[in-house]
Amino acid sequence: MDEAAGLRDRLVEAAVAALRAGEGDVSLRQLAKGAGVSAMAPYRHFSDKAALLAAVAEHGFDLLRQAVAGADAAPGTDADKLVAQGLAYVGFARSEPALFRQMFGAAEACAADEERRGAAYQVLAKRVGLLTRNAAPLAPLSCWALVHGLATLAIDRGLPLAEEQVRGVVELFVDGLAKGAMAPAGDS
Amino acid sequence: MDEAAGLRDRLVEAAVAALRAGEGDVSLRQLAKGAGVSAMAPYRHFSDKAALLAAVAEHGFDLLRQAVAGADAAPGTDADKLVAQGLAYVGFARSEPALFRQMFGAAEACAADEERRGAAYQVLAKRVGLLTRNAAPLAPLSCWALVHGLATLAIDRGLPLAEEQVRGVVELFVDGLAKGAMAPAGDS
DNA sequence: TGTACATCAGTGAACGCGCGTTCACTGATGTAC
DNA sequence: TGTACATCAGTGAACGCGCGTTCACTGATGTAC
Repeated sequence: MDEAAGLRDRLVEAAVAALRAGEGDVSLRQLAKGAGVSAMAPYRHFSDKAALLAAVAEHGFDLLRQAVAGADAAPGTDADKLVAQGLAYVGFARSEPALFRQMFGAAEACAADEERRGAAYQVLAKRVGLLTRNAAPLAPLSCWALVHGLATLAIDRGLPLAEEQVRGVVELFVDGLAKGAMAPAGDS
Repeated sequence: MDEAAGLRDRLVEAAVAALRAGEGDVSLRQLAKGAGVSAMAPYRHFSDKAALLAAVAEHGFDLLRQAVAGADAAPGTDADKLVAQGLAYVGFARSEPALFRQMFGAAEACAADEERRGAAYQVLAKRVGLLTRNAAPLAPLSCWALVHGLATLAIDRGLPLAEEQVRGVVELFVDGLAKGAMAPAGDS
């Protein structure tokens, strides 16, 4: 553990680690223990448990944005980049399922969480816009829904979704986008 | 409350009602209270809490299948029916968000749950097959992912997803399917 | 340089609570002979 | 028809536990004068 880092970051890190290892419900006490600190120490940095979990979600959205942005930086056409983004999105969910659930699974979000989520979405929306030349206003949302649905189905209830299925779905969808299939008027 | 019904069904019904009204975490004791019975009575019908929640999920998948199948029975073309299914799927999630999360939000499913989920999926897969003439093997999964993603995004973290956006995305996707956009080879 | 005080980060014991589950039980309803 | 017994559905008190949070506290580290 990063002893030198501030307790705030260590707690968020401990929460991510607990989510990675555990069953989904993290307790403040265990987190404090994981950070090597007394049960009350977290209250120095967070007003209550919900505030800490919001910070965890924030951090998760940062990681997601980085993963997607990193995939977008790969060489290739707009379509290639978009496929890579989709795979990165699903890959992130699969590598951190409990964190992913924590990020999206709450009934309401705080403002900071919404902002980070928006930042991750913008990376995808921008590339979709380039690919479709902004001729398909609903394309970014559709793309997000598709990869989010794949990600969610893949990690929930253990649906055995093979890597090649995920890739195939994303590639075919992006091909369809490139061909103008999501444009309102059917001008290929 | 349906006093005459068996306690088992009443407990499942109480759980659905609690999910509808509450914040997501239902306790066995509250459920028993909601069914007008002592805290120990549920153990006559379920081995433990997890078994009851599995029964709740089963019931939820039944409702989802009914909603989707009902939409499929509406008059119109294959494309019309498929659009109606998609809207029904998202509509179900929006009308019963906590139940929907309960159904899909667990890390692993029991066999009975998987079977019911499969039954709901078959309704959708069949119509997709008719629409695409089975030329697009990944189309059913893609369609499921799209509507599931829309549903999940709509109920989680309060993403303000307008009804017309949902409809637009589903319609455009189904149009694309009908045009063969999801077929591996691009023969329109 | 020394003193007095304020701020900060974390401690540790204790609280009240709701939880899932155990246990031994009660009364009502079959059912065999 | 009566008796004896088994089964069933639900009761109610009690258990141990882990939780989020409170409270008063302890040292260490600035900082003003």
